[in-house]
Amino acid sequence: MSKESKITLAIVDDHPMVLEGLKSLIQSQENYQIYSFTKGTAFLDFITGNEVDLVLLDIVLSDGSGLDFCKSIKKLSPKTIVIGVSNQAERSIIFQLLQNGASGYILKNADSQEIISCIKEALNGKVVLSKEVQEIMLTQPVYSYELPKITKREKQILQSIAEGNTSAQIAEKLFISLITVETHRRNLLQKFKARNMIELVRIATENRLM
Amino acid sequence: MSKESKITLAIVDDHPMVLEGLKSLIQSQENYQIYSFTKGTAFLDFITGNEVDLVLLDIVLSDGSGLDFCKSIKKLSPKTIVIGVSNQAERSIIFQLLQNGASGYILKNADSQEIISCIKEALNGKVVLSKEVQEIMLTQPVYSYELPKITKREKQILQSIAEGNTSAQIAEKLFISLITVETHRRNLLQKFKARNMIELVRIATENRLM
DNA sequence: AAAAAAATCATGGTATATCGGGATTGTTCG
DNA sequence: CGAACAATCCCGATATACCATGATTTTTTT
Repeated sequence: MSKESKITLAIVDDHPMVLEGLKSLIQSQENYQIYSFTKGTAFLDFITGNEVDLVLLDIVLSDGSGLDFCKSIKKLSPKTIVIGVSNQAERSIIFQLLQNGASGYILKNADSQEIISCIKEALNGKVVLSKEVQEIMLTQPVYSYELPKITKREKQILQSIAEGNTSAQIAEKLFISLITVETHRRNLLQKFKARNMIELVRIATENRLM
Repeated sequence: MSKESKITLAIVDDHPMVLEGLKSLIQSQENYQIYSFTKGTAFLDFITGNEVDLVLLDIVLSDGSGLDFCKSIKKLSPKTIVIGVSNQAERSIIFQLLQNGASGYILKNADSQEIISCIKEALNGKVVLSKEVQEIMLTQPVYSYELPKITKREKQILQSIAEGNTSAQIAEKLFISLITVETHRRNLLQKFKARNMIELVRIATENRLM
């Protein structure tokens, strides 16, 4: 496909300076047709009526999670190759993104060569991870092979705990018994094998479960 | 000074794509002499032997805090104007940066016009905040006008707590009495007026006190 | 060297969280 | 329709955190 027509590439990031940087980095080395978006929803609209070969998708967007956008993109346009872009690299986030159909994950501190080569390899159907991401995947300890699933109520309570509320305050706010709140706490601690709520909140935050 | 010689501008950011983006955004509109760095220490070396009119300084750098670098820069070269660049805007961080001698703070989601106008105004001696930063300064609730100061030992203990350790575990690790650890906890809670350690860890994290 | 701040340890008490077992309703889904 | 799951509630016990107050020693600052 690279011989017949120009490759179409999209960048979705809500930081204009990152957008501009990626555009300039890529254009300086390759001749692609580049579209850029600052909103995930704007890109979803675009892809409904246009073909895009590859998209560099920021994971943290103002109008939603990149994880969800990735899923939507692959649904609307399965051929489009998605590469996640982010400045953090948490093992589980990367897994989640790949499970949602992405072909790669690069960190914002990757240099230009890395970015270019990742794009090229992804276009050739490979799964690409930037250097540092690879290291993290190898070295970061595996908390649990599968992240525990969390119910609606548990999520709600966990959020409230993370804000600093005590069980009693939460019970009052949610109109349930103190005992119920404590049961949820106990279940959460067990699910995550955490020693206490501080550790639990940390794990949940790192994995964006709240 | 703008008439005689080119204005010298530096960008310090450990994300090549942000670096490139800023450079390209600025160069497309103004004719400055631009130097870029991915390490704060590299820039400190540079400024020891060179004059720089203005520096765009990322607050989160791999080799140290932008807050500290700002202080060092103003010490080595008081004339150099420092503008903080970051993707988060916590009230207290902005205050801290300004107290360390910075002339402005812009968010990474600022658009090109905003960036350019901020740079120009800062060069004219003004204190500049990008739009969204201004809003945050106005709307974000003021936890405490001055952030409590935290001692070495307290910081150490707070970090250990944030990892999920109990007081007993911390006492053992630091070879001090359980009672001492609990005293530190109590002092920390009082200083920050926090209800419990979960809230305290949240506040400390938001303000990069660990 | 004196004053201030930081780090240490202490007593005794209250509150909250954590643990280990149940049990009862709904809801959801194969 | 049952079987899993979610959400709710309960008892009794222990562990840990939090509160009030105070004191000694070491370190830092003036």
